[in-house]
Formats: sequence, structure tokens, C-alpha cells
Amino acid sequence: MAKLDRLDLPALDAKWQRRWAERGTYRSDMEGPRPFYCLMMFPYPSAEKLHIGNAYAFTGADIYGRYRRQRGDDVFEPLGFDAFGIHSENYALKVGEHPATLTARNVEYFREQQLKKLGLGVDWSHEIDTTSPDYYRWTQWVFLQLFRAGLAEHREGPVNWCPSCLTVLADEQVLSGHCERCGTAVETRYLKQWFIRTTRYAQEMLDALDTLDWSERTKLAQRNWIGRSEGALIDFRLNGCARDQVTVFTTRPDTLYGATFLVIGADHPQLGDFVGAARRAAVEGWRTSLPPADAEPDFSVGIDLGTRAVHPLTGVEMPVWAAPYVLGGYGTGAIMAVPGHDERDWQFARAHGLRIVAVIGGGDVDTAAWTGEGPMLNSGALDGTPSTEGKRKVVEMLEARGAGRAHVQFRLRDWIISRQRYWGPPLPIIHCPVHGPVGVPEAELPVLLPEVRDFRPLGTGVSPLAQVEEWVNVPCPICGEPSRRETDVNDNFLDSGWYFMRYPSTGFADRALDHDLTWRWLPVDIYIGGNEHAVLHLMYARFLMRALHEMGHVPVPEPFVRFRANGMLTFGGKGKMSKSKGNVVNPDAYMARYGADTLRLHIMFLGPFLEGGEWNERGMLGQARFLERVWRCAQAATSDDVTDPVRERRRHRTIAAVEAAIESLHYNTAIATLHELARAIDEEAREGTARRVDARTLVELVAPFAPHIADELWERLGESGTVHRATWPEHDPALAAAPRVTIAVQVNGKLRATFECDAGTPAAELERLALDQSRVAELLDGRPPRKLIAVPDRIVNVVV
RNA sequence: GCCGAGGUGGUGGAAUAGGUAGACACGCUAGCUUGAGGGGCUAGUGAGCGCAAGCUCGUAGGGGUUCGAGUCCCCUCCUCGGCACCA
Repeated sequence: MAKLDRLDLPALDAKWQRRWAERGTYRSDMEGPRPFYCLMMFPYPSAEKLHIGNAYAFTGADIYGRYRRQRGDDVFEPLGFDAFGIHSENYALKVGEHPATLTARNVEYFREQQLKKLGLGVDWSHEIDTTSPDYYRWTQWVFLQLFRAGLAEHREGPVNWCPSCLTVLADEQVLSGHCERCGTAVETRYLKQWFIRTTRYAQEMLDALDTLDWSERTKLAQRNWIGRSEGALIDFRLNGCARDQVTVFTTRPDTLYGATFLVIGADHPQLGDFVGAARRAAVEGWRTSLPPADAEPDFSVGIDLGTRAVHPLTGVEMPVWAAPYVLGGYGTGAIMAVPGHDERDWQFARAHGLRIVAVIGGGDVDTAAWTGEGPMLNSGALDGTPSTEGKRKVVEMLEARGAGRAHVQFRLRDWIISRQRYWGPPLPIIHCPVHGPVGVPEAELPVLLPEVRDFRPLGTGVSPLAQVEEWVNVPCPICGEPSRRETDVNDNFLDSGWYFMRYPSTGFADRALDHDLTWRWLPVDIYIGGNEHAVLHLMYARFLMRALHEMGHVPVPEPFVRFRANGMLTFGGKGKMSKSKGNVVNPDAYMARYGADTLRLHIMFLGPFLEGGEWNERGMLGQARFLERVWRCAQAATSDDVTDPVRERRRHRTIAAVEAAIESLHYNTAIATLHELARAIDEEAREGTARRVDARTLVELVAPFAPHIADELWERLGESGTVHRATWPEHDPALAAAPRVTIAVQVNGKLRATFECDAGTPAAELERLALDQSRVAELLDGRPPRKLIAVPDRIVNVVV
């Protein structure tokens, strides 16, 4: 036998990456008969390089795409860069470089030095860069479609303001009152902003979740975020202030008789309207000295507004208070306080000596609020009615008087997409003194982001673009009056909210979405990515798809048929990898040393892909050994036998096992199965009996995980073309079934013996065989068995 | 606090419908190779007892159901992830 060439994995990486590019191995046939859209979340090239955690997610998605490609599907596996946004801009500010040059360099490094070297089966001819005018022109187009449809509105409202990033943030970007990216406590400001009306589809998006094949934890996060609650809106007349009435939302209309005061959110935009004249100064002073919004709830903070509210059913007057424990931005920004039956109201009432009345039986309101159900009390004609029924009855009474109605409230809020920053696509709007906000005509897109030297945020609530006078001042597209451009840029979640729609159509400069390609390729067949985007990106993407579907631009309302949240790679006991935790691991050196195939196998072997795992580099050597073995045994297989029943069974079983493992994304067990096959063939190779057909099967099955060595061996085995297209071996379940099985024999539930018999041996026969076992007879010691349980092909349990 | 996912050898992790716990891999030990090495190969490796055959105990802890429980039910403890005053 000729001496085997030494295995040089990094050299194979380079060789095959070059060949694949030359041969267009991963070019998708966009017209192919079996389109399969395999999507992975595109990376955000800020300052950091890709770390092992990123490589993990990409590799896992790539394995699935490769598997489908081998099965003969026309797989479309595109990739791009989400390069606009505050992260990049903040970093650019820090290092004093322009974000455009920084981004270009990072994109180049990500693509050439990291993603391509990982051996991803990506079709780079459809690459997207969100900062390219070729792309953001169409992001602006998407915004204009929303604007025309009335789904984008310019209005004033309370917004989350980050005093460090000097911009507003979406609700989803605020975590426990802190800025998601810099951790600074967020302030509430009242600014005119662009809102996207995501709430319009709240119910539909909630309902559609039931039809989606998504990771359960992701769906749950979305359900919680949408936060549907049923209840009622109730009107209270007001005396002693500028407003004559206020509407509150409650989920417990059955407790209405227990309402003893009202509370207005301290951050309510029109709080002043609720204050009695005599209390005005006191309230103003109080409002400026509130604890920060992120603090632990303090139910002792509140102020009497001096106003009286009239109970809609009893006519009794009650005080009106303001307190920060009520959120000005949720519901109507005001509540009816029922201290007997709401924990927070109870604490507040206690702190301020307000009346507590029990109106639902079952608890003792002197010691704690009773939030359960029970018979109604102190509720006039409704006394004795179960509270579950009372909900409906109270609403009926209110409706009869025109003082209330049933209402469904969502926690989901409209999406604020304006950002007072530089590094993003300018919103394509011109503010005309006559016509108000006017969309830039589509033919004039893109509205190019002007090149400015000083792109620092101003902190005045206005983007730095406002300083570029020659850019800002334009005539109104309708009437020609001197007007000003909108100077805010859009949130980068708008960029990433529709990128997967664009991928198929990247070849078209004259339209965002080519009709034929879009109808052929959408929705995405499988989307794999981190669950940190469960309520951000995934919610926005669903909204945009739904909106564009209503307008007829895309074929269906839901973008992702199947979504799987990959697990996270942790390191050093510090949890998920991130730069701020200082536990990032760079994959580059490992690829250079062990080859991409080794790294891919290693990280996929760390644990179940959907659960993640703890990074270590110790096991890497094991995968290197495995590849060495594959290399050796595949080339040493010389037998042309294809009928040996034992080996054929093994082959078919292996194919079935690997296939099932990949389908369920349990890559770790697929790799374990491959280890076993490789060991077996290797052993046979040493005896000179290894079969070519086994070697070929091994190479085919290993290909999604270790694509470089697989193609090299494919070539060395004398096969034509590439292993990566339409080569997945068939398996026959009949051939995979074992003719002989091992039966375990238990005595009183403890394993005492095993024996072999034909598969399918009936239970009665098994019992007989079990009792024949010498060990069993010994333990029975002449006593008759009390009971025998036999499970065919598995076990016999002898009970004494 | 609420919601979700989990606790299996020295380590990462396997166990289709309740049916031989610990696949596969790392590490370790011994031996063989010996062109040195973080090299390759072979064997062993849950704990305890035993020369051995074998026995006992073992899937966070405690109860339960069952011929049989890592798997099902109840309680307790712990870890990780997410959401956090949403009326």
C-alpha cells in the first residue's frame, strides 16, 4: 500500500476554500426545483472580532444547510452584515475614527479572515451590508411603505432617553430601567418621535405564534412581551381640576366597589391637568424630586393631587393621587386603586392611611391584599356573586350607564424607531410647514447619509445631521415651500428587520423585492440564532413581514416557518461570552492550528446545540484524532464488498442515526455516532478488510461537520464533483434492523444475566429461556417464580 | 418576586415509548511504539467489598406509583437563563 500523505488540516482549509469559491460550490440555484432557505442571524461587525460563540451559532446553522444540500435541496444560505447602529458609532467615537472606514475594515475582516475560514457553505454573491446605499435605499423604501399605510407616525410621547448614548431607545432596549447597551439609567422624556405601530398587529402576532414551529422558550418570551390582558376601561368623573374625567384600565372590574382612590402615573404626560389649583406648586416640587425610575418600587412615594373622583356606580367621592408605582405609559396611565385586592395598592394605602375595603371574600384585608377569587361583598346588588362572574356583570352595569366597557390591553407598545444619532439611514421624510411630514419620493431614494466630520451626538434631542444646513434645507416635494429634512436616523433594528427578505433580490437595483424570487424563497424554511433576539429582532421582523404582506409585497404574513434558538457557549464560569465579561475566545488561532474542521467538530461536540455548553479547548485533540482516523481508514478501505449483512446493517443504522440527530439539531450525538463508525472501519482497515462503501458513507456523513477533509477524501476516493451536493446516502430501515438481540434478565428488578436470541422471539419463549439461565435458577433455588414479565427484544423480569 | 430550562463518573455529556445507567469524548493509569514532543497505538477507568466468581450502593435530597424509575407524581434544596411595579 502506498504511503499515506500526511494530514495537514489548515492546508486543506485553504485549498478547499479556494476551490469552492472558484467552482461556485455554494452558489444557490435560485430557480431550482427544491428551494430551501436556510437562514442564520447576520453578524454585527462592531469593534470586536467574531468570537467562538458566534462561530458556534454559524457552524450549527451551516451544518443543517449543508445536510439539506447533500439531500438534494437547492439550499440558499446567504450572509451579510448588520453594520449600522449605535454600537459601531460609539466605538468609532471612542477610537476617534469615522464609522464608515471602521465598518468597512471590520466587515472585510469578518468575511475574509473569519467567516470564510470557518468553511461556511454561504452563497456570498447575495451578501448584504446594511450600511451600503444599495441596501439602505430599500430600508428607507420599507419605511415609506409603512408611512403611506399609516403604520409610521410622527407624534409626541413619553420616550426612553439614554443620557449616555444621547438618544431615545425602544422599550425593548431598556432592561430594568437601564440602557441595554451602556447600562445607564434611562430617563423619561417627552419628544416628538417616529413610532411604528406594532400594536396594530398585537393580537394577530400573538395568535399566529400557535401556528409556528419555533423553540418553545422563544414563543413564550414573545407571548409575555405582547402581554395580552383582558379587563375593562372605566370612566371616573373628576372634580376640582382641569379635566372633568379620567379613564382607567383594570383586569379586575369585579373589585370596582373596593376602589377607594385613584392613582395617576407620576410620569403621566398631562399630570398637571389632574392637579387641583391649590396643590399645583406642591405637586410640581414633588415631581422633580422623585426617585430614579430604575429604583426598587417604593410604595410610600406619592402625593395627593387635591382632586376628587366620583365612583361611577356609587357616586361616592374619592381622592386622586399621583405615584411612580403607576406607569404613565401603560394602559391609560391611571388606575383605580383597590387596596383590598391588589398587593401594590394595599401597600400604598397603608403608607398613606387610605381606606381599605374588602369586596371579595376569601382573605383578610387587614393583614394583606386578597388577590384571589371569591364571593363579592360590599358590592350592592352584586353581593354574593362569584367574582369570576362579577367581572362580566360589572362591565354590563358600566356599559348601561355609559361609564365603561370591556377592553383588551396589550403590554406591547409601539416601536420608536427614530434615533438622534449619526450612524444610520436618514428617515426619508421632509417636514413642510404646509403639509407636515411628507415622504421623500421613491425615485429620489436613497437619501444619502451626508458625510460629516463631526458625528458626535448633541444631546439636545436632535441628531448631528441637523447641523448640515445644506443637506437639511430642501423644498417640499409637494408644494416647493422651504422645508427641512427629518434629521433622525432609524433604529438599526429596522435595518435587520427585513434583511432576509432582501437576500434573494440582491441582484436587483430597481426594486427592493423581486416578485418571482420573493414568492419562491419566502418564507424562510429554517432560521437559527440566539434567543437574545426573542423579543427584539424577531418581533420586528414578524411585524414588518406582516405589514408588507398586507401591502402585497411578500407572499405570507409570517417570515420564519421554523426557528430554533441555539444555546450559548459559556466560558470561565462567567456565563455567556461577551466582551464586557472579559471571557471571549477568538477562534482564529484554533483554526490556524487545528483546522476549521477540528474546531467545528469540537464546538458542536461540547453539548446539545440548542442548549449550548461550556467552552474548553481540552477536547479539541480528540476531534483532531478522529479526523486523523477518518483520513487513515477511508483511504485504506479496499474491499469492494457491498453485501456483507453485518456491515450493511451497521452502515444503514449509522445513516439513520446521524440523519435523525441532525434533523433534531443534536449534533453532539451525530458526531458520537460518526466516531463509532470511524473506529470500526479503522479496525477493519488494519485487518485489510475495510470496505470502500463504508468509507464513502463515512465521508458523506462527516461532510456537514468537517467539509474540507470530506471533499479532499471524496476526491481521493475517486468520486467526481463535490461531496457537498446531492450525495446523502439512502438508508433502508429493514436493513438496519438487527436479526439477533440481547435480552436482559432481571430477578426482582436487578440485572442478573443476559442472553441472546432471535429478534421478535415471543414473550412466552423469552420467559422459558430466562428461567433456563443458570444464574437465575441459582437465585430461585427451587422456588417457583411468583410472576414473570417479558418484553420482547428487551427484558425479562422474574419476581420471586 | 414571577416565568422558563436544568442538577447523571475526575470533566463535557449519552440513554427512541418507564425496560442492561454512564454511549461518545476529555483526563488519568499501565503497557507497547521510540524520529524528541502538548505524538501514535492497545488495555483499564462510577464508588465500596472481594484472589475470584460475584455482591452492595449509585442519576441533587426526601417521599410515592410500578414487576421495573435518570425517565412518571408530590415536597425540599441548588444552578443557569429571561422578565422585572403592566393594575
